[in-house]
Amino acid sequence: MERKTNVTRERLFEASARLFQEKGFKAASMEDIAQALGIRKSSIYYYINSKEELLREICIRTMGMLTKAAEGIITSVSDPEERLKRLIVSHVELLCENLDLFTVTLRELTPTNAGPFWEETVGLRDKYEGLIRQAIRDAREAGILREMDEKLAGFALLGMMNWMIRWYSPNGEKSPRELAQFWIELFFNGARKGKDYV
Amino acid sequence: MERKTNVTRERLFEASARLFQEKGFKAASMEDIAQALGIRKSSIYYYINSKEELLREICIRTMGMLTKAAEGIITSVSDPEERLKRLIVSHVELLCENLDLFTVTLRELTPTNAGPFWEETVGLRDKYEGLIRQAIRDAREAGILREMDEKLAGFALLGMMNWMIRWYSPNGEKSPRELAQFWIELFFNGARKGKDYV
DNA sequence: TTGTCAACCGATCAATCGGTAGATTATGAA
DNA sequence: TTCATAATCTACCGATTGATCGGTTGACAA
Repeated sequence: MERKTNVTRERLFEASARLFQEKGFKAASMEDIAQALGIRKSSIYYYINSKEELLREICIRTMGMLTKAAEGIITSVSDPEERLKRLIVSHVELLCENLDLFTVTLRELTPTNAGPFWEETVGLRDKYEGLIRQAIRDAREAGILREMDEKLAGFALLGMMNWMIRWYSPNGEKSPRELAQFWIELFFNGARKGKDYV
Repeated sequence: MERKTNVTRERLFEASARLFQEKGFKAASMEDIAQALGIRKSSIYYYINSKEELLREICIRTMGMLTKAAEGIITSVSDPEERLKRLIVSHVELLCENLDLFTVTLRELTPTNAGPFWEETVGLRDKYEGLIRQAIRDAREAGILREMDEKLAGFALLGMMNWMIRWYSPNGEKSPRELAQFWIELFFNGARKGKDYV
């Protein structure tokens, strides 16, 4: 028999992510979250020990999704160009399908908000960014990309993609795949005329 | 004779921007700001009427700098390609030289934090983004850029540049000009090998 | 029917917050 | 020196916050 705990626990993290996204981590109160769940705020502490723990779980889940998907692609796709493209698609799709989680993680994960688990979460972030950078380096060493600082190239890629939390809407015209394809063409070939082949 | 007011007023906005950047708008208290200035927190209200007003001033200054610089470039540079490149350099340099202001504006300006002045500030943001988009459109119509969604291209450009608040340090190896040049080459020509001319 | 424990509640607390009111001091002009 | 006022202070308030604790409810197993 499935205990009710796990169901409510999931609803708790969903509601937290939504409210942290809407109001910010500090401005969203435990009372807000409790009301969204239809319980009293004291009941929340049956599931977690502190407000920080909610943010921690959200950030760890986000990084976990990204890293797991990336590792799967890296081990299964041998062609460096295709691998990098797949990583971009993966990142964009996960972001679009988990907009609240990504928004909170990318905007609210700061030393002040994170407190004791800052190092832990920032470590996960650096690990994932390292995977992206390595994929860029592989593509360059395979002769696909020109000589360039892969750290900066990675920042450019992450910037394009992560900035989507500022404007992406599921109701928009373009699908996540189409948006990913746009970033891919722009990153590989640029915007200049006479270069539009992928 | 210059009254002390204006000097302290400037120090107030500087300290606010620094603390909002460090702790976030909600987490940074008026007491924190007062201590940074060496005065009591009640004295702050001699200069402003509310905490929100501090955020408003920071955001308006940021948008004002960007828009003013952009308008100057647009009216003085006629070549569409050169104009777009100059806009990128301008944006990057302003961001790097006013890291606190930009970080607070890009991260803390939300409907919840802004409250009554949300529409005002978001209007300024949209106005500036409109200038960038128009510059992209001009370059495309001049035959410099290929057919593409200038809204998405604008988001890509703004994403690359604005994401810098997450990693740029004045102590880094690259200068703001060099970083701007990197974005320019990447945006125009892409990262693929055999395309590295600007 | 009874005992157990998951799940939730009511009441409360200490701390912190943004903001106000009125008194006080510092400063430059007359 | 006097006076206006710029600039800052002390003291305080009401509201909200995250968190604690002991009690209550209800379903299921024995």
